Amino acid sequence: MEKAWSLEQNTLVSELIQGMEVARKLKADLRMTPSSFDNRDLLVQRILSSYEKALQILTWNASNSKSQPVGATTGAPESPISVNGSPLRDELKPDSKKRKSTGKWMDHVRVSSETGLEGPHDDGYSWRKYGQKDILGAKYPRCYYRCTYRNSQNCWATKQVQRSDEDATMFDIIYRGKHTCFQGNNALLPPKKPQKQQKQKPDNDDNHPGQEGLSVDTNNLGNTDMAYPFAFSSTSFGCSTQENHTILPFPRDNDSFLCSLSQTHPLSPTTPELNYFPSPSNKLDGANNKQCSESDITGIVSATNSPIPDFHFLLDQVEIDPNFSFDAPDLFS
DNA sequence: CGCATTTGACCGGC
DNA sequence: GCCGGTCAAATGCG
Repeated sequence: MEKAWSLEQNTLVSELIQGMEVARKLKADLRMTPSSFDNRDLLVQRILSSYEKALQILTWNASNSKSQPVGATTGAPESPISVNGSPLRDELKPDSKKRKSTGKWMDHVRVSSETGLEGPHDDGYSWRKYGQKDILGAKYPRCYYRCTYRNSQNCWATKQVQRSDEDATMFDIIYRGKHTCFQGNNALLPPKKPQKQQKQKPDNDDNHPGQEGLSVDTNNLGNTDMAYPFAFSSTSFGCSTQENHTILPFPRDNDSFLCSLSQTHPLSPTTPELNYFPSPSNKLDGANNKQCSESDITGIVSATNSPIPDFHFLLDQVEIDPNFSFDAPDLFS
């Protein structure tokens, strides 16, 4: 809930802020007698646009909220996760082929590749495919990936990618475990670009989730923690480190970051899926995210379908009060 | 040659 | 016994 800052939420905040800003400008403008009519009209239009988008976000989230992921446990994470630590590791422990009950520590993400590109969506991490399975009732097989650095850095993060039956351009991605590898810890590092990821798939047919485009839809993000990554620090969305915010995964500047989310980023090394979010989460811990760790992260992001068309545009324009805190719990309760 | 993907087999839970 | 998740040998690619 609160902790999870979905992209939408951030967008919503941005919209509201923008509306506020524009309203202020209009107010100032009105004081100045000679202001041009066009200018006022423009400002009014922007205000309306901002509120409209904010409403769209709200309504959209509401409608999607139900589809939220499963597994995710929102609540109680029973597994304390310490990154290095351990308890959690048991659950993920690979050695046993046994899978533990599914359920916890999952991060569910939905990505769509409207471009149809196949590029695998990268989330910034390097993944190695270790299996593929036809799932009962599913039209497309499910692909299993684990962190490339599993052995070298003892990173047990894994993810499952499944193409949606209804919409072949959509992929449901479930992340399990958090990255304890260097890339994960720094999650935000520029993704290295392992070539591998990209290769994910040659065949379009099924498995490959590749998509690239990612706009993020955060639909349901609600619960998830994944949103953190979006904890932008005010002015510079993202990249900063102010307070307890996390650094965005993308080293790029705001625009780039946004673009990558909203449109396909050419390289998007990572997927839009925000996968990384999970990891970054740790960093946020300071606050209340601790639990996010692998354990219960659940978030959904969808790429192309973002309800918000020009989301990045908004963000760019908005000047956010430097003191404004997106974290404010009350913003969205 | 090293690393990633493919794919059938294996294993455990239900 | 079925199903889903993982392993590991075979294969491919750079």
